[in-house]
Amino acid sequence: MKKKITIKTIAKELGVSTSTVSKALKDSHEIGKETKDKIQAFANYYNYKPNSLALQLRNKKTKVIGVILPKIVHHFFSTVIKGIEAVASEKGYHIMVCFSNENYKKEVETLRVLSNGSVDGLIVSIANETLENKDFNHFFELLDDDIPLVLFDRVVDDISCDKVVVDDVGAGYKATKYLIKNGCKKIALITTPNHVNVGTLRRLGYEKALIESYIKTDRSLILEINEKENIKNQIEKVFEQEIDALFAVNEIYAANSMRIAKEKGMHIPNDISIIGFTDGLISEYSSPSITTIAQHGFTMGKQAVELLIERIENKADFFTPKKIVISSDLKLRESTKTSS
Amino acid sequence: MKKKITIKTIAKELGVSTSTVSKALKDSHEIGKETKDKIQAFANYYNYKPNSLALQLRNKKTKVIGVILPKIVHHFFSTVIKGIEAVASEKGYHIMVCFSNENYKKEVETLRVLSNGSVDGLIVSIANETLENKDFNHFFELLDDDIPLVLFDRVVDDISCDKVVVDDVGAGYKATKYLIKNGCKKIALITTPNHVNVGTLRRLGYEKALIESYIKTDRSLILEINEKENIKNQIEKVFEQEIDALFAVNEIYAANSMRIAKEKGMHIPNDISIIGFTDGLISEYSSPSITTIAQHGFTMGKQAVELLIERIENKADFFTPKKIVISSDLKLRESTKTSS
DNA sequence: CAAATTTACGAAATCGGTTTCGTGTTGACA
DNA sequence: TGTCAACACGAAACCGATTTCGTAAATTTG
Repeated sequence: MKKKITIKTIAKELGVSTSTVSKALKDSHEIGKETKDKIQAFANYYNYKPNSLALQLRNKKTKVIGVILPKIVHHFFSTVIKGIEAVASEKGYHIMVCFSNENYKKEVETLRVLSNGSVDGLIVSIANETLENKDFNHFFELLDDDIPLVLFDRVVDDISCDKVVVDDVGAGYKATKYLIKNGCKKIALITTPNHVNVGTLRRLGYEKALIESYIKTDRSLILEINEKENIKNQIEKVFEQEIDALFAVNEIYAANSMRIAKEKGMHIPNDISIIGFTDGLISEYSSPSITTIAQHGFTMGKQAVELLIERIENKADFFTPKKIVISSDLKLRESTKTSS
Repeated sequence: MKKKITIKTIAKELGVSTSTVSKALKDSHEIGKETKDKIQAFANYYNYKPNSLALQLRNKKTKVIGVILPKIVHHFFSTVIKGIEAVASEKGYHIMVCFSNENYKKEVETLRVLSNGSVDGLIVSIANETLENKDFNHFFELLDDDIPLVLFDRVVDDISCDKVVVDDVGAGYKATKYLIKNGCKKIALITTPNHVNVGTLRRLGYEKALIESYIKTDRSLILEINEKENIKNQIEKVFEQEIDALFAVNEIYAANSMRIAKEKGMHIPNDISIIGFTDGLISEYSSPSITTIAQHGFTMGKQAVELLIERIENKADFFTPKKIVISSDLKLRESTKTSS
């Protein structure tokens, strides 16, 4: 096992002091040409790399951004990571990715560990369980410690920090409005339980569109999925009623719905129009392909990390939290009919 | 801006030495009960957390594992990450995720940066470009520096380190054999260019199965996709010939193929059987759902990180690289017919 | 030629911890 | 009452770098 080469070993080997070595490697004018050449040649030959831990400790910055996500095997979140990494690496940062697995305890624990100096800042999307029991003390502590924080997608107002969200209300509205415009009247909504606020917001948009068109909101057309049970079975209940359209707040719900519709012999989009959320591969490759709300995860990730780096590198700035709202687009495909 | 609280501040505030504080916080028997209580209460009150950089520097270990992937928005790779993270976090490690974007230069750069002490070891799946130009010096340097390394999925024999791979030959064989068994004769293969070795291996399995059944390999039935051009257009050429089955080395190729088959009015699986690779969401939710080779990414990730941690924590061990081969399964779904 | 300035380098502090070793005080025991 | 162990704590080295400051020798200047 080769011992790693440090400034100290170089110094000893060459009979100079560590300060001289350090300066020589930075091409300081303080060091004479001969000595400099000698040191640089030596360092180069032995492939010397400064220990980054030592530098981080001294500079009090790690150039690492912590990212905590509820899950990873998920098109939207992996797209966000891609966006984060793109900008981060361009600006000389690395990312440390952790997962809460939608679990409150793991989120608290991860936050605690990462806030001990190993990262310069954090980008987080809150776990469902945390949203459910509304305990955000771990975030407050983070802010107390003055650690830059950016929340995205699943955010809560009480936490005073920068945020990046999609225009969920607008998205729900856009989707529903489109369905109505094309002649749909009985529009089912497949959503998440109320504590997941993105679901709630999308639902608000849905209701807003209905109200605007004087369609009474039919409670029985709205289904809140319990993720712990079989999803398909739950959705099937909605199909017991007469519906001519369906808006699902994510891709999986949409795909399941489509499958059920097909099994029931319904023709898509003639008998029923379907709109999903998250522009993932399922929507793109299923047949018929599914019209969806594109969330622009890549953009969200980029924006989030830009906000964060700004905070990190410019802490003097007075703290007035920013909130960036990314507008979402309706991506028309084959699962929706057009009235024209 | 609150100043962070360190051992030094505690010591000063309480009129003791830093050594005393350090020991008191570790409940050392050397420190008297009163002093201990006082210090612990103080530290607790001010929510003291030891700076991890300082510890890492002293202990010469970071408890961080670097992971370098060719891409992230990809079912297989995100599943692997999930597996890595699961075991890592259970064993007290964190993961630092970086991407090469299939790019040689970025891979070299990332490897260089991560090998300066910021991680205890690395898990890597090699970029396509690197495989293409066969320049692995950056990996050799890593080994020279005695940094534990585990390669997975996209590996090369020349690099002497632990590896985790799927049984690609066996998988290709299994899929092809299954098609033959069920009466298919003209089996197309949609694969990657030859430098991507997993593609090559799967192709070997394909050819082996054909030979075993005395079917002559028809060069015109094999298509190497050029990822820089439109995938669908390329696949369409294969359909100009008469085929009754198709084996694609990934999900995207399979989904595209299915779409083309449908557009040509072929019925699946009666007119043509299709088998894909990677058991992702597309295969599961498309209709008909696609029979695929399940790669068990989660298991691969777990195995990789287990190998790595073993190396990290037990460096004395003589270096005899291990290679774990994960056997893949054929997951039967609707896109393949059965002869029965 | 003496004084002032440059040049070229080293000593030591610092970042925030841990750990070894030493030492003053106490109490027990012969 | 002298000796020795146990106790409780502090000084200082260390991890691997950077950086400020000091200084001897060489060079320039008056």
